[in-house]
Amino acid sequence: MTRASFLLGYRTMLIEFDCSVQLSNVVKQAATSCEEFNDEFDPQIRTADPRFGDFQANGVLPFAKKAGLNPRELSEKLLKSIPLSDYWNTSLAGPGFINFKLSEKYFFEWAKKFSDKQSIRSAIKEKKSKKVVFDFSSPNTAKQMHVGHIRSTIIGESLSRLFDFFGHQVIRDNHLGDWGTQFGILLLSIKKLGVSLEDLGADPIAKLEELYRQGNQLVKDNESNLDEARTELVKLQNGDSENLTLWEKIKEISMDSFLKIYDLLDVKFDFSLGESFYRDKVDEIYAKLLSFKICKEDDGALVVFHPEHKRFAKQPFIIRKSDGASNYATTDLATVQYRFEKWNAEEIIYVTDGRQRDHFDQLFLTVKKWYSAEDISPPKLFHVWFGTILGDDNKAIKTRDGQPIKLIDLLKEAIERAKLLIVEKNPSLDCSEVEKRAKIIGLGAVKYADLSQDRTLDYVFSWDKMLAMQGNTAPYLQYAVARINSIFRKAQSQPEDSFNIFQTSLSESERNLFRKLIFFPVVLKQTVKELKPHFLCTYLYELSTDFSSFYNQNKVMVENEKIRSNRLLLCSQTILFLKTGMAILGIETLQEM
RNA sequence: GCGGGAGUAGCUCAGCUGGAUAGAGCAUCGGUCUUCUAAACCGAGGGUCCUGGGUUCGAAUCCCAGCUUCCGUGCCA
Repeated sequence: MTRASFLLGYRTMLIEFDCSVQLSNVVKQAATSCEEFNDEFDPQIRTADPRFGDFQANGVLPFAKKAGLNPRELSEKLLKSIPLSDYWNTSLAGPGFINFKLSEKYFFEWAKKFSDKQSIRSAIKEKKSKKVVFDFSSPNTAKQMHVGHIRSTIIGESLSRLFDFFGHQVIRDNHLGDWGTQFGILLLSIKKLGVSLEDLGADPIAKLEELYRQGNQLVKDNESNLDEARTELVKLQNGDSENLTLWEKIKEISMDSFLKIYDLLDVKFDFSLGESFYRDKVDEIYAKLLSFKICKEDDGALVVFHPEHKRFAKQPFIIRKSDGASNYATTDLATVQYRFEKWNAEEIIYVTDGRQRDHFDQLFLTVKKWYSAEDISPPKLFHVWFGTILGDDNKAIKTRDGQPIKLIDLLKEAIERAKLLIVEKNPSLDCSEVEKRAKIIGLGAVKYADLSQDRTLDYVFSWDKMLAMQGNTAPYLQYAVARINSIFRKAQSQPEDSFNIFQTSLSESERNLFRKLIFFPVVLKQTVKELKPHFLCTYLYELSTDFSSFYNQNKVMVENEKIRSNRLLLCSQTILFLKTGMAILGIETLQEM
């Protein structure tokens, strides 16, 4: 084939959303015409250092090593087989990197093609949609949600949104801790103190917590009270109607308080099947695991060992306690079965604290053996774990008197702090507008602070840092969006409007912004693959800084129609990606700040 | 004891799973508003990537050993 015909082919080639996929195909195609390469060759397209280009293919080096060839010579040969294109320039560098520098033609055509919501959604959509259950938030009933629940709730919601964006079928299931031993003490307390659950005052969940504390005291004070608490629990578990009614009421009060928080955070669940839902399904689990000889009795408890595992050969997975009661291991097994059989879940993603890693490793191993014995392939199970939120003292965050911080208080404080900043900058703004913005900015800051750091690490909680306008924060991103909105107000148009494009030469900051926009799909894929929202956050922050540079150096609303139109296109795509990305993070944006 | 995280600028963190001269923000110092929001932007200084070995064209990233620190480790979740 001649170079001319190659070129012809490229003119008709469709531009893909993910440029790295496109380049990978180009390089692979070129490799087929070089006899040295075979199917194992992976071009390894990566984003490049701006000094060298926009993307680079690293794959020749490891391939040459394996084949015992000179990498530089092999790259030269491959490069010659890559057809000329007016979409990019290629160059060879170093020991054998192939660099791609995208042309202005490519930038403009790409931006034009992916300038609206529908086009990017359909471009990113996975061909095979999966049914994925997200198990997150999962607070215990009869207690208020505290700061310890925030990460699961925010990360779980964000990942759910991300999967939804990729076109998967997402089921959000709040696996409530509603069947624990806490109910014995609570029921005792309610009965001893003669409290009516219908009349707990303005803050019923706080009252329940107090009753629990009082119950604990009763149990400590008097041995017979402890026995009574146990009796109440057994009565509940055996279906005593009075206790069940109380338990239902407690659950209702708890859900009301959770919903207030979920409303604030804009989190919605498809199901809230707690541990209690599985209480009549655990016997079947015992029977099955016993029949498959996966579990055995040990010290009176029913346990699973994994002899092939260095640690779980000795460390048991206890599925039935020696007193005959089930625990969370049992309900988690029953839950896998239910989600698989009733919902046809293909994947289940658990979002919990990293301290539960052993539990989930053991659960996953047990499920694997169980389903293997049934000769069925189980759903894929993933544990998305996260670190601890630390206070100033680098220890798990607590109030001054050592109590866990109530989540509702934390969220309210975020809103209050945001309010102060808004009023400081806009003293004449009316109250309702201040309220509205404070909610968006304050809650956005809290969410972003959590999502923007690698979830597997502990992080230090800092109001000043998360609400700052400089650096990797939600308000900084929201400010960029507000400035773009401001430009469109002046232009008397909308970001969604269609803009004519005129291929012009680009200033440095314009080019940088285009380049960053091109990376959006690459980052989305990385985020969903690693289940780490901070990749997306880092990208959105960089996109915002590149926009800010552009904004300061290039006036959009200029006389020259071509330049104006092109810059509006850039603004339009920037705000589209920012808003899309932030929506995945669960963060709202504003017209004005 | 065993197992698992973490250790990168004074501080808080990134670093695309082995790529080119390790990057941001804060803090410090200096500059930019008659302009679409200066809540911003531009620039400067700041590094034994915990230590020591190893693997190779190439290591913050992989393997081994050690140090510091956090967490888990039989009836809580």
